[in-house]
Amino acid sequence: MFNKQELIDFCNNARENFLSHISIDCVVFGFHEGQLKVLVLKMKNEGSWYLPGGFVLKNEPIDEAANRILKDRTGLDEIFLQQFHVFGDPERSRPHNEMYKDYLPPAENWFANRFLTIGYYALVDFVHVNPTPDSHSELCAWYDLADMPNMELDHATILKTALDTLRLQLNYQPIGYNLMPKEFTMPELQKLYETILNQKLDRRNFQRRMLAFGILNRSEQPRKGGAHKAPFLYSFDLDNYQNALKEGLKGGW
Amino acid sequence: MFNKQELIDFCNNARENFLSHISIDCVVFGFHEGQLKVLVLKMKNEGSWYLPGGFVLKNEPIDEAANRILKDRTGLDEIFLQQFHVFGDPERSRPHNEMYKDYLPPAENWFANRFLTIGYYALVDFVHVNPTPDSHSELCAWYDLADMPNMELDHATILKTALDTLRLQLNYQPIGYNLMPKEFTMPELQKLYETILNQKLDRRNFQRRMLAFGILNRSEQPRKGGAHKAPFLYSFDLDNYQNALKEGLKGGW
DNA sequence: GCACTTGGTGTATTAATAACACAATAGTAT
DNA sequence: ATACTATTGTGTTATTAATACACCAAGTGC
Repeated sequence: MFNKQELIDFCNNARENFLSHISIDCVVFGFHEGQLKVLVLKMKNEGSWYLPGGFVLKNEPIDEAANRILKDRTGLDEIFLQQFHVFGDPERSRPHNEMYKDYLPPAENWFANRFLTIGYYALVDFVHVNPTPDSHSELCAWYDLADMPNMELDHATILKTALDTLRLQLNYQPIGYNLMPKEFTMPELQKLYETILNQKLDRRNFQRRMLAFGILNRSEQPRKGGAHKAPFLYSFDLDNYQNALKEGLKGGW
Repeated sequence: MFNKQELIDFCNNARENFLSHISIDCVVFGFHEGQLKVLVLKMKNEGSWYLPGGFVLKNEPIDEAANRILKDRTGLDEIFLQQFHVFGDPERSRPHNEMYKDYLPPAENWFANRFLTIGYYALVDFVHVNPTPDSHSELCAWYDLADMPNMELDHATILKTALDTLRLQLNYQPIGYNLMPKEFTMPELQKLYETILNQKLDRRNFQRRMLAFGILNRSEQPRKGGAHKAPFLYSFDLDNYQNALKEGLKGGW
């Protein structure tokens, strides 16, 4: 990925500015055309795939670090972000530790260190994201959850853990505001839940339950133009939504 | 807490053996005489209070580190331990960063670094714990959750977050095996739940629900000798318990 | 025996979840 | 225009889970 000079510059910069031994990796979920998508990066030359990640500045809160990293990859600010697990096996970064060993001795090679990584997951509105590769990578792109490329290191595990966390959170948190466009139909929202949970839900029961949460506003106008019956448009009631985030919902799927 | 020579020795040892910038803090919950207890340490001289904590060896998985730290404080091995949050505000360890600044310049002073701390909570059987202070502390002792001393740094926040996590987990995990003695009565188990949730539960409904989980075995013999009617003794069915840990329970409190 | 405390069990009520059927609408094909 | 079809909206019933509540049993102290 790096040539020697790039590596030396990167390592000098990293040693000076970042906390050692700590990285952040992000699982960015988007939702588009009925599919749950995940943002991945393709390493230059190597061609291997990674989750977007980075390091923590020496005087930066970790949540801000995650935000900064994702702003670089998506163009978005104020992303819905949640820390979910620390991956701390000393073997986890072993494949990386060997990298560049011909270029730089371990003491100077940032990548020769052991790294704990803090896993964050993010929920974003697909259409607002402008996928942008970082300096190591040649490509930043969405992949269908059902069709992910093989990822390096433990990134597949990180993704799985993020998804498990998201599924659990569905039980006591409203989810959707960050993944859906401003206005959406009930069947679209249902598709999101079905995709996350990977199971079919009953249309009528879903609607009743969702409305009972009291976090949706129904628009005056249905969506015209499509084939078939015009569905109502809904948007989230932000006040009630925020409140539900704090208070939690009851019941589970 | 340390005199100068102790400090120098500690720092030399720490720099050589531990990952920098990372610490682990543990909230150890025990249950005794109807009270939820938390293990705390009292710093030498200073007299301030802390949660048990420590650092991660350079080649040690973080779960093992937490286990090692707790073995030192409790004498127990194979503790039920769960990582629950990383506290990563750069201000969080500020009060410590000033410590010993007259003894050692920042570059050599381990405590002058910024530390992220990984929060773990542990559930242990109170009577098996042998509280043991570490080298910084003069005392290691149980405190009632309702009667905790003021703790340094963000340790009160860490405790609160651990408790919130524990309460949430009650919704989809069996809890008790690690906190209760081998055999216990239903009212005793109920007291545990009531203490964690900080609310009264209905005796009869609690029993029905608990039994419905299918993780309890009722002993042939009731507990004799006490005053009043002899209660049945229960123990956890470990197979079903482990399975429930994996599969999750349904419903919430 | 009698009062009192603690523990065990059952039943009626209410709320939540799951299962299911039919009517309305906007396009498409003829 | 008419029938057809896919899709959305809504209501009703059955099942299951949660809650509230009342009685009986066993041991202690008097």
